[in-house]
Amino acid sequence: MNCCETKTRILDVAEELFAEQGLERVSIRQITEVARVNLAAVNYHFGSKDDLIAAVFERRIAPVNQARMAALETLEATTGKKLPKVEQILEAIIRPTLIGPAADSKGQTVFAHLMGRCLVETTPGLEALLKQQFDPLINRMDNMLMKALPRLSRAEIFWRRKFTFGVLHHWLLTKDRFTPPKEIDVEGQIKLLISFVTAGFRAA
Amino acid sequence: MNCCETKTRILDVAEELFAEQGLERVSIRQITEVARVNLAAVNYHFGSKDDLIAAVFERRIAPVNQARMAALETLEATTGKKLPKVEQILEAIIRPTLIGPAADSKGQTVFAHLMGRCLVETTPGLEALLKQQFDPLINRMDNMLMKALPRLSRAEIFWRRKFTFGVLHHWLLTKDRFTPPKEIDVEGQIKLLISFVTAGFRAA
DNA sequence: CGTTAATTCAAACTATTGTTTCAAACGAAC
DNA sequence: GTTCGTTTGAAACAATAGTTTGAATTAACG
Repeated sequence: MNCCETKTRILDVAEELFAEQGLERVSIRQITEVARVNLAAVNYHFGSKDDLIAAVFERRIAPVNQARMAALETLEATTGKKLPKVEQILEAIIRPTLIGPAADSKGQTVFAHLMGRCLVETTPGLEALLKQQFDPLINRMDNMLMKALPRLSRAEIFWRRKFTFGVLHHWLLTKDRFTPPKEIDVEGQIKLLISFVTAGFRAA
Repeated sequence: MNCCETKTRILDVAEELFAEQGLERVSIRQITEVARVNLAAVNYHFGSKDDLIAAVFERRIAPVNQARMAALETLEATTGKKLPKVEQILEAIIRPTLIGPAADSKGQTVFAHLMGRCLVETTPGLEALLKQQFDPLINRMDNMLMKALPRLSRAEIFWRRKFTFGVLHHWLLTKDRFTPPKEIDVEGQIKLLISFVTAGFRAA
């Protein structure tokens, strides 16, 4: 079956175009032209444009969230009976954003822009995918954070975790625009980010 | 001139539709139908759809940023020679988001969604407008923050300020989705938000 | 009232959208 | 080599997009 090559080439081109131009601005014709496949290939292999969008997002988000979940598990395993620290939990969530499948800087940028877009340019199929991909993760994350910060109520944990994803996603989305006065490498930015949100969680 | 009524009705309808459906999904036909004006009215009064988009954003963003700038000025005036505190600076930026022209809850939601969208669904005219509207504000903000936190470098201020807008915009964009376990009113959410980012700025 | 400019209107224009169709080409199994 | 299911191909479909046009209407002013 030669289909796989066509499928992956469509996915590759689509995710790049979606990331840099937006979900709606990119037409199926544009995708198939760049990918050098036939116009009908998208509808043949994926069903519809909306299904293609969901497929593009799933291929990127699933491995990152799996890595996040794995990091939370190893954290729980290594700390044993002791409670994990807040910054360890947050690092387990934040760091997989830029390692693993998004190792190269291009993959980072692509994932970053896609994450940003899916919060705004939502489609029905995409909304369902996001819920399925994020619900188990944030449940586990909230439970661990409640143990680490027992004085905070569930609602307070909820909002601070939401703030945290806000920082992370906005950073992903705009780290290439609005250039900083002095260059700080990505690792330095991550350290700043983790210390920022950790302090936020520990705030009175 | 009866034109003003047509213009404002187009702006009102457009901003509502843009906020809830996205900039590209909303067609001129849809706007003019809901506004009960002629199809050609948009191109006649605004020039193009892109110009209409910029006009919609300017009408909302300009007063909020003016209120933010005014709040920073009164803060500098009242503190006199003493340095303003971090939380005061951040409150001056955050609180105008939901008072003033966006007093009613509907206006809040509209502004929130628009701010979120303009970070992702950018158009040429919109990008220029944002730069013009935000550059003076964040310059002044950064200068005040550097005085309040002299041990932080300019680059560190830059990133933490970026994190702060990330929290704010993500909160605006998703505060209605992903409902919390327990209801906290908007004022409480703002207090949480300010304490979160203040702690982030004070982090080691 | 009459004139002039501004605004509204219905209609058409050009371009592009996602999708479908059906024949042609391909690849593996027998 | 023939057959069968899969994949590709060129073309057309129906719908909608933003924009333009020119006549009709309205408002303002002398």
